[in-house]
Amino acid sequence: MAELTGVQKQYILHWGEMGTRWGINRTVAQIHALLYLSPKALPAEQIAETLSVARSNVSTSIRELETWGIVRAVHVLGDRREHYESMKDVWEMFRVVIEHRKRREIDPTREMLRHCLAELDPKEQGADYTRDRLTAMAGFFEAVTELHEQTKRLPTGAVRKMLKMGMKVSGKKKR
Amino acid sequence: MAELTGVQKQYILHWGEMGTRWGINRTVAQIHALLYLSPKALPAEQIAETLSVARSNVSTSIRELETWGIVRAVHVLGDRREHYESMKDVWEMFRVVIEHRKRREIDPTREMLRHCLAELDPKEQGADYTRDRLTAMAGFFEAVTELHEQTKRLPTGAVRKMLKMGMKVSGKKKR
DNA sequence: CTGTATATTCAGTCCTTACTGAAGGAATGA
DNA sequence: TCATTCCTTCAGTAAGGACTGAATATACAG
Repeated sequence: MAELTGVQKQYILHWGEMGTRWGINRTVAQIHALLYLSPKALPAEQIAETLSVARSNVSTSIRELETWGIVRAVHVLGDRREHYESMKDVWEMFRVVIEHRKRREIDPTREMLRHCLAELDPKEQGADYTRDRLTAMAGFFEAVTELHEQTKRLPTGAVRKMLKMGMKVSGKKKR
Repeated sequence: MAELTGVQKQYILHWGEMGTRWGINRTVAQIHALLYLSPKALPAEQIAETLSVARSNVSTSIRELETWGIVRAVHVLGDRREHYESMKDVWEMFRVVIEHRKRREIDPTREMLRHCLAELDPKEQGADYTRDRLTAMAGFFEAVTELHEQTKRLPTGAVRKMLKMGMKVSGKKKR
């Protein structure tokens, strides 16, 4: 993967754009796309060249991907450099990312909602209405969390299978 | 809701932060939070004052929320101004937003993947590997889309109920 | 220990996006 | 009709985040 093919370019650029829409740094997303498509682990230097970004930028971006747990460093015999490779199982990859984002975004929000409900002074103006809204929102987040817990308990591939089954059971029309 | 209570402030600020993490403009998210908590529809002027942002900023932000379909203008007798109110059903709200984002993000990605697979030249270096990766990714997005179709067909509240049932069936431990 | 190759950190700069305020437009009532 | 109120648009500016390149750290071979 020295030079990118047209298809690879297209995929990487699109993935980068999608990243930005989901609050993910464009370069981080692009690096992930590149590694996902690469049959071999790549050294940082090569990533930087291929994507035309600074070596240092690759360094920090890779770190982020490692934090998420979807990229890891591997070593190649006779090469001092770290080579980076992406997780290749798409379902597992999204599971891991969702897990990560849940911890950083859903959980703090549940926390905030609980805190708000606890702190809500019944005497203040419109407290009942506020409580109702907060409770409804909290209910939603609790349900999402519960759903997440359930799917987490299932063995890998079970979700995939369930979905396929569901597709057969209720999939009368194809549009 | 002339002056915000402590709880309201907290909710609005948190929601704004969460928004930014999901690629949603902070002010847009804050306005939504404000309207969600408000028992009455609010005129733009009041929103601007309450959140300390420019009136014009409110105008564009409201437009965005209207585009998503989770905020709408209503009219109050004897008042020329538009008053804005948020959808209050949390589940429906997220359903609508997810629908919207799917159209703008998931669908184009499926499109891109299909296009890449079609365009992939079997003769070029590593085409088989690339095809495998693209196919795997495409499979995931197709499955997500199918799941979305299924839940869309269900009547409102069904997802909620299913989730509650699921929680009882498999929810042995509470953590 | 020295020299070389690689990786990381960080201050400064660049780029994108958000925001403001002024100007213009639309609707209403006198 | 004009005056008033509200809403939208847009050019310019501000703020925030991303990126670079130089400096520094680390690891290894000789």
